[in-house]
Amino acid sequence: MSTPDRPLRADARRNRESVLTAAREAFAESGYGVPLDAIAARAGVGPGTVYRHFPTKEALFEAVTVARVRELVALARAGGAAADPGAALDALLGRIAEEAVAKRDLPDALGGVGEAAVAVARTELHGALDTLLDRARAAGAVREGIGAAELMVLLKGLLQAVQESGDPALPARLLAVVRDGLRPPRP
Amino acid sequence: MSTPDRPLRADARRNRESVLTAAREAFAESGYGVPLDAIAARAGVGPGTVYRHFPTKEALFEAVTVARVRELVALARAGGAAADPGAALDALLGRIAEEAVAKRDLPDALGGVGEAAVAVARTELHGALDTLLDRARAAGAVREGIGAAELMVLLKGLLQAVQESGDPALPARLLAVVRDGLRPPRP
DNA sequence: CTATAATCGGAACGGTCACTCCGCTTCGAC
DNA sequence: GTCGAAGCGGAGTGACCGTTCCGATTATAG
Repeated sequence: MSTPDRPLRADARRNRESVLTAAREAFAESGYGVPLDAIAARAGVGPGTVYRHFPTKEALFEAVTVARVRELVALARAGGAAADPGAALDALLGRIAEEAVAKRDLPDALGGVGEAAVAVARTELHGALDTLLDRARAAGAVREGIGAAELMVLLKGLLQAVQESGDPALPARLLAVVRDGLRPPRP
Repeated sequence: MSTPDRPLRADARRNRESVLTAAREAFAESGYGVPLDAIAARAGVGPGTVYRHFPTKEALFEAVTVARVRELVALARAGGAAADPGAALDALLGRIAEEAVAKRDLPDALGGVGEAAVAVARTELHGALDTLLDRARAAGAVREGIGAAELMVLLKGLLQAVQESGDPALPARLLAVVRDGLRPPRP
């Protein structure tokens, strides 16, 4: 059940790295939709080699993506412990806006694609966001009725739409709208 | 160049209607992604018949969708002429929230799919939204920096996100967030 | 160096889907 | 009723893509 596998052969390890790098770039450029053959070609290997290392295209996507989601988890957790949770939420959203400009894989990572590993990371993100939002709400920086689920859905849709439009300044502008909308309604 | 075509045969007209109805339902349920064969089956005809009436799947989608977009255009125009443009914007967003619950074709209609006809309708929507937003902004109900383009992207993302989640109460909650976020930032 | 097993590459498979083709059916003008 | 043309259906085509298979290649232990 654990890993009694003997270490990978040297060339195999090298190829594995190439594939991961190529996948990172390809997914970032085009989202989950890139043909697997394109990733293989970019890595300079055949598709068969990709499947030797990852049982499925989805598994490859997860291997690339879990790390990215975990970064957000770390940020959200740090925010949940920060002195000013409202500002921490601002920072998190700002970071996501930056990512949105360059990386097209986040939307798929936040929802939909990926069963096993990414689902776990998503759950962690969910939890971390919930405590961050709870604290921000207690501090009066976030309205009632908005939890991690709502925020993640909103972000996913927004990222998708924004990336299709191509305007690099759009994410920041729209996230500012969302951020202000998250505040408690004015009396 | 115009329409010198003799009138359609009776059965042909009947089939055309069946196809349009089936397409309306199928696109509403599953978005642009439904296989054309599924639409044909639903209409009780073969795929060849669909292509006799519409040159392309996209053309069929447009035929179904343009009408829906035009309804929004009418609503936006009415709002642009209303006494209280802020309230009109609220009404428009509310209407869109309702649609979002039941119809999955709006996101594709608002962006991406469709070149010729839908693009024209989209442009009209764009214009109508711009005047509505201008007037709402003048009335202090909308912040700077948000035009029709921004609003359409925002809405598209929202619709996409909401429809994947399945929660029928979600659209209203998230649209409230967006609506409040559109207001001028607090001092 | 050699034997062996791990690894590789890429042709081939199977499934999906938009779209085409054509022999048969059905309408409707006369 | 007849007949030409319009229309129909559904099998077939080609493209795309994830995945598998296997003969050729290459690393590494001894």
